[in-house]
Amino acid sequence: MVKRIEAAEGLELERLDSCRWRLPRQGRMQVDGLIFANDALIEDIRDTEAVRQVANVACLPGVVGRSIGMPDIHWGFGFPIGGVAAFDPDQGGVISPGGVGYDINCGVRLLRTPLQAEDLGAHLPRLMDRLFERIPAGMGRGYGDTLLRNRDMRRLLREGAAWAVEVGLGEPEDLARIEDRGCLPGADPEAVSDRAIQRGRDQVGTVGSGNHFIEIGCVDDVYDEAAARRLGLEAGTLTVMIHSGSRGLGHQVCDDFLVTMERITGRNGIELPDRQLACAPLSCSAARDYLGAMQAAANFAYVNRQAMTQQVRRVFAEVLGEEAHLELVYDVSHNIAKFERHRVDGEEREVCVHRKGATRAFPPGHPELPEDLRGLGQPVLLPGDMTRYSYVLLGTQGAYAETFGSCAHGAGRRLSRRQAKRAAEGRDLDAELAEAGIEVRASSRQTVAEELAEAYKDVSDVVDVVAHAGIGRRVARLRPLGVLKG
DNA sequence: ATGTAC
Repeated sequence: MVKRIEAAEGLELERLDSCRWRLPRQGRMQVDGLIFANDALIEDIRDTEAVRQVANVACLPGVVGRSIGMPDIHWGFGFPIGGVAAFDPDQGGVISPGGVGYDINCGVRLLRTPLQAEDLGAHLPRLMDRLFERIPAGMGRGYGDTLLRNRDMRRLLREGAAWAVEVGLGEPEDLARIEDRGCLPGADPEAVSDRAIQRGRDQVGTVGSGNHFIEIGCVDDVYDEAAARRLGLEAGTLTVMIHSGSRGLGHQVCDDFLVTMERITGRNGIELPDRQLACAPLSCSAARDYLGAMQAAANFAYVNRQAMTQQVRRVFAEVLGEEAHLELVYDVSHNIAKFERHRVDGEEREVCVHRKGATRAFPPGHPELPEDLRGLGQPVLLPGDMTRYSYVLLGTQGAYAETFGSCAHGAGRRLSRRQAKRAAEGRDLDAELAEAGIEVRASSRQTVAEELAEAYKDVSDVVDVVAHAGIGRRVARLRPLGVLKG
């Protein structure tokens, strides 16, 4: 007997197995929805706008396969955060800025040190102080008067991380460990507005606010010894995770193109269940312009994470000595649209995959992977909340077959920011975090309140689901020691 | 996520 449960108004979810729920095609939906969740997580998801958004995305022109929700899915602008959807250019498929998100190429990178966590000893507070001094964090924060020249901005937008390495903001070996080698080649700086460029000029190498962070941690548990060794992540290894995106520049690109796309949507007579799904057929010039600008903003985000990496390296060298050298394990994008080849309805096709709050998770052997990791599969990084865990996984054949080569991207919000702030009222958050053994540096109490552990689902539950569903393979768990927030 | 509305 098929188990059905009530979802958001007018929608029902049908249980497929212990970690999959089908949202059957109805109304203007052109394909089914598919949500990955276990019995506990689906209770947090089922009656939310996120389910409605999975259905809405399934209504867009040229959508193929299924509209997918990861176990960390929650409400977002137009498309859900934790959503994946692919569009076929030959079937009127579209690109939608809301399917990428305001923070274009928000993503995470993981660095490893040759040190063990115990080597850090009493240095952690000083390390955190230096990082906090050196790296601007918080809403609107940048390097102030230190502005890149417009000419450098245009090169950076076109060339991505390779530019960063050329100007001393990285090491040549870093490039192979960044998704796309840190550069989306179609980037078109001319499609990025002057205003967006101005907003980014002093923000290269900055954390931002919200869920962005720099975290010192260590490998707390290993599930696959061989894979962990290949990634340099043996138990006790001291690590650094950097989570940030394209800051004001990407935000402005999204704003600019939402205006354009709303006009295009009207002109093409595309009927949308939600205005926030504004989009344009992939064949039209506005879509090409958005893709060029989005790719440029993505390159900005890769450079941003790369520049912070170099700052972290300087601080580690100053505090712990030159031997504390940081190597890049991998850098993944969480918010991006890309053309990729996938098997759809029994046929290989080039489709535009939108991942919004989802990680690419290519399987072993995929030609896009760096040679030395190709046999392993793509590293997938899942940061959790500030006080619990983060995970390192690997992409799988299952993900390639079922989710356009995608996996979850984190814990996923459980409380809205407003609810989280309310929950934090009257509490001594610094004392609580100190009690939890986390050395926190933050520019705003409000950010810390919004980011409390209880505002998030338990990332371990998310990882259980993706591992059980076969769309990710567990390698290691990390534990936070120190966190720098906006 | 975001100079949370030029």
